[in-house]
Amino acid sequence: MNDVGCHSPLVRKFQALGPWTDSELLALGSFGSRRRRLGAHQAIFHERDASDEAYLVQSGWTCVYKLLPDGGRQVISFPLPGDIVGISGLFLDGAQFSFESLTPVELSPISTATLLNGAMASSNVARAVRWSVARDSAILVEHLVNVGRRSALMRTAHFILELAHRLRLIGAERAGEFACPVNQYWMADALGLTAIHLNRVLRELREAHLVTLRAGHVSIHDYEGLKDLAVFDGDYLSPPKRVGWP
Amino acid sequence: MNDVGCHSPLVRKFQALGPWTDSELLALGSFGSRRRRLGAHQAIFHERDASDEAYLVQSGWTCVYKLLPDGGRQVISFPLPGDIVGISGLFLDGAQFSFESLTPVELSPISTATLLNGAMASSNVARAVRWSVARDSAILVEHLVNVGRRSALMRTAHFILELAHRLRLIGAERAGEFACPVNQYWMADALGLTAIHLNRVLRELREAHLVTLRAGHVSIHDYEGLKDLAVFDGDYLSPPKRVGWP
DNA sequence: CGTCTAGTTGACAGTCCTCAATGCGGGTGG
DNA sequence: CCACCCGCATTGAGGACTGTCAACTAGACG
Repeated sequence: MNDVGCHSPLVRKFQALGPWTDSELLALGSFGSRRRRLGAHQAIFHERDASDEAYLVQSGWTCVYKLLPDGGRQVISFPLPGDIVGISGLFLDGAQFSFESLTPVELSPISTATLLNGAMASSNVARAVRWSVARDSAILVEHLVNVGRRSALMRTAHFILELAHRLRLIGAERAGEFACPVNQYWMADALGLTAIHLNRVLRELREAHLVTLRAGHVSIHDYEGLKDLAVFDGDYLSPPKRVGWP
Repeated sequence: MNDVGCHSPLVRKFQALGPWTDSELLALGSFGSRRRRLGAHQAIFHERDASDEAYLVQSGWTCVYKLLPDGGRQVISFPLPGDIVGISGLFLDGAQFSFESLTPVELSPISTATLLNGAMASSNVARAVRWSVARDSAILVEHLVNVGRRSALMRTAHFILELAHRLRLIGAERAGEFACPVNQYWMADALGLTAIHLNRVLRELREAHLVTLRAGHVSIHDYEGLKDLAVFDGDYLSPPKRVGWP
């Protein structure tokens, strides 16, 4: 009857947190009731914009970043389908970062009221939202460790593995292969490198038969080797296994 | 009558979010009902520890960090009195980082139940907690930008200014002077630098008559100059000014 | 066919790291 | 009281990693 979630990346992401009742699926569905389509490289909001809405990514790749006065850019994250962007901005004076599409995307604006009502209506929904926020924070922490304390090579390997894991959870990765429309400029700005140096690092990874990134497509040739290089552990990305979690 | 908050850094931090009713102050006070004293450099929890409790710092300086297998260390944050550590760990499988005291500290463990009950009992408390979490996220984002895209000099300047602002909000900074018991090893690990290089950077800042850090005490000599150097804007640290915020 | 974006490569410079040594102050024990 | 130790700060010399500048290729597109 209720197939609200069949095509919803949010429901897919929260699947393991279930079981979900029909009414809860409906509540989750309400997060995606409104839709907006945008082309590639369109601004969604800018740093300092007062924001009354967060955005659920329904399809496509997006990018969260901050610009510096000297022209520098730091990419904070690449939100994927099922990810919600800008929740923290709801509770501050404005967004702390800019948000834009990298590919054509489909977005669902979520008002503060919708978010809070959904969480109040169902404790399962509230849990899922709390987990999502906590996971985003864990990703951010790992990103900081990556940029602060890993070499360019390890950093890049770690980044690719994190992408692979996140994409696997939404069914967009298979056997170490996935589409990745992020160009080397954006990727370099995520990793705190220059595009030129990233290019050399990617060559090194390719020549070591670990991973190839070409024409918007990533092929991981040696998952274990890459994992060893990056000292990657993807536990922080998966839904919690604990029973009776809050 | 009700002086629950008079000596509570949490209430002080949340002051501007008021007005607070007595019963709400009581609810906030419940976050600090239990107390634990610890000496300097004591572990509070470790990465991967299953955690049922977050910690409110009541007094003293603390440190959140991650260790890498090669011996490296990335400091994520220096939680100060009024800050709550480990909320995200409650909603994941375990803590993503280690937490320890830098000085003798006083901590209040907050159970998941206490936190959620407090938030359910009062929408003002819920707001305050949401703001606190959102602010921590904003600080983390700024930290990532700092490490990823700013030179060692700007990075250090920015870090010192952020500390100054945070300390000012809890009344621990006056006229550009504050105590800072963080040694150069810890600070370097926060900034993604080596202690040796940080030392040279600090000398440079001192010789430029911008700021001096000596014997656990920071003196900002030229606030504007430092701010210009770091391109610092501390808005993300202050309570939101919006009316009717959620 | 020209233009544009993205990717690639080379040469060189510079920031930051590594290794090594020294100074300095505060404890602790003889 | 003094010697010793230890954590922390400081400095020097050299090297490695990463950035800068510049040029060139390849493919997409009109």
